Amino acid sequence: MVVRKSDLPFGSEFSPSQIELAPVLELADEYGGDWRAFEKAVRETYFEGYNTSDSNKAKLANNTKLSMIAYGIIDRDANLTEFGRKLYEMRHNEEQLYVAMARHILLNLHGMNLIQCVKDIQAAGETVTLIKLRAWLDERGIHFPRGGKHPSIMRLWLEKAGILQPDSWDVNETRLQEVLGTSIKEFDILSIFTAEQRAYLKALTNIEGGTHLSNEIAKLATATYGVAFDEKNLPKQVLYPLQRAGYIKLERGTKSPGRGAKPFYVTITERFKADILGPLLEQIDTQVRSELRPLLRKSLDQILDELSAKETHIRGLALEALAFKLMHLIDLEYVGTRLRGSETGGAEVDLIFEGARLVYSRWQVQCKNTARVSLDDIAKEVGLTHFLKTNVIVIVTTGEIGTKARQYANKIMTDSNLCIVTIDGNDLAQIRSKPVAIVDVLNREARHAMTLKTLEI
DNA sequence: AATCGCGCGCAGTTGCCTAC
DNA sequence: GTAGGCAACTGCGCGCGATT
Repeated sequence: MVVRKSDLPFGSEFSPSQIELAPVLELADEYGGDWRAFEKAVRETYFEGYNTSDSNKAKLANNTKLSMIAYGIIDRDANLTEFGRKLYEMRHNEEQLYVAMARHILLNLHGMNLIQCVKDIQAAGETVTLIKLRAWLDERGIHFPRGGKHPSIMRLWLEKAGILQPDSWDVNETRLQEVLGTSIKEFDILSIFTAEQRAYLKALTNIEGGTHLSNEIAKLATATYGVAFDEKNLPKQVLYPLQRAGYIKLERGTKSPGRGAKPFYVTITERFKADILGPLLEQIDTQVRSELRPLLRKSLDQILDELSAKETHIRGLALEALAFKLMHLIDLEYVGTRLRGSETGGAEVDLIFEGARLVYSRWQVQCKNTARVSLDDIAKEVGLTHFLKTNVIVIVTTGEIGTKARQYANKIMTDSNLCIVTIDGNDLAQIRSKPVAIVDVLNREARHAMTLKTLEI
């Protein structure tokens, strides 16, 4: 196994309660270029009085150095980095210093990802612990080593800037807005954007402000980030959504729409300063399935409402979130998405889940946002079971299941060891008012399957 | 010229302790 | 019971000089 590098900065012996920022910055300024001298100075300043061996005192100072490197304050030779120099210059103003540190953590060290994850945990009604943070962050593709206290040190620094309440993970949103000029809400909006939309925005932040031709930005985004755009649908898939969210302004290239329309003129709005928007987008890129996170925080009720959203992208996400919510209710683990809602105009998704309780099982969940599920729809899913090695098919629809479709499902269940669970619009309405109703629905389906599968011995 | 071995720097792991 | 400070340990990989 390859040891994976931590996504969050190493922070041992860099806690604001162990060292003080201004003095270590001064030490780095004084001994920069000679890390041995720097470590020695740190050791003498902070760890000499410790009741431990000399080698361990050295190790503690060494950890301080490593942490400062991880936080981007100094380089390998203990020279102040550009950011470190900036901090150094403001070292006499404690308030300013802590704010700069917090901004750096939030923008460049996955701070916003951390905060968003904390919000998710809290929204789920659970308390934030290091163990839970590791699990939830890991699920998002953000890793820190087991037993590590990386988030704790980040928390302590953010607390110094007033962004987190003392000794807690409660976010002071007003302060966050003040320090960063943005909010969790904004970050959520960015998270929901598609990879194409984010790449487009990033490309826009990379060039000087002003007005540009929309297709040239698309080219730039492709060249820089390797994201392919559907050129025919650039406005529909990228430009309009970004405009609606207030990030760009659009102007028609040609006065009267007609033949040979020119591309749009695009201008980035002042909604964000480019120096903030870029890092935030970069951070979101490291997250796995970032688009789903904000939706998953919503209630089942709200998700069902989103199913009738105007934008197909949102409808597709809501459908996926619905599958997540339902399957999480019965403690199944997400494995992957086979077919995205965004590819089907928000009409259907296919997700795979696994359950490891008592017996291992793999579930194939198909969610449909259409009036009717037909025999063909189920037949298609059955055909996939071989390929996907699933034992359970779940068909969720906001509409109804056709009679022929039901009969077909029954036949398959009688003849094979497959289980087909159907949840229709009526069931969803029940689950909406009372989420545990899903257990009733599943029990009903299980009984149904059992009667069909009676063995004749 | 190739490779070997060693020390070193680094990152992670584990466990203990105390304060809250 | 958890966080976080403190301590000690493990293991990896790289660079470098010694060795073949």
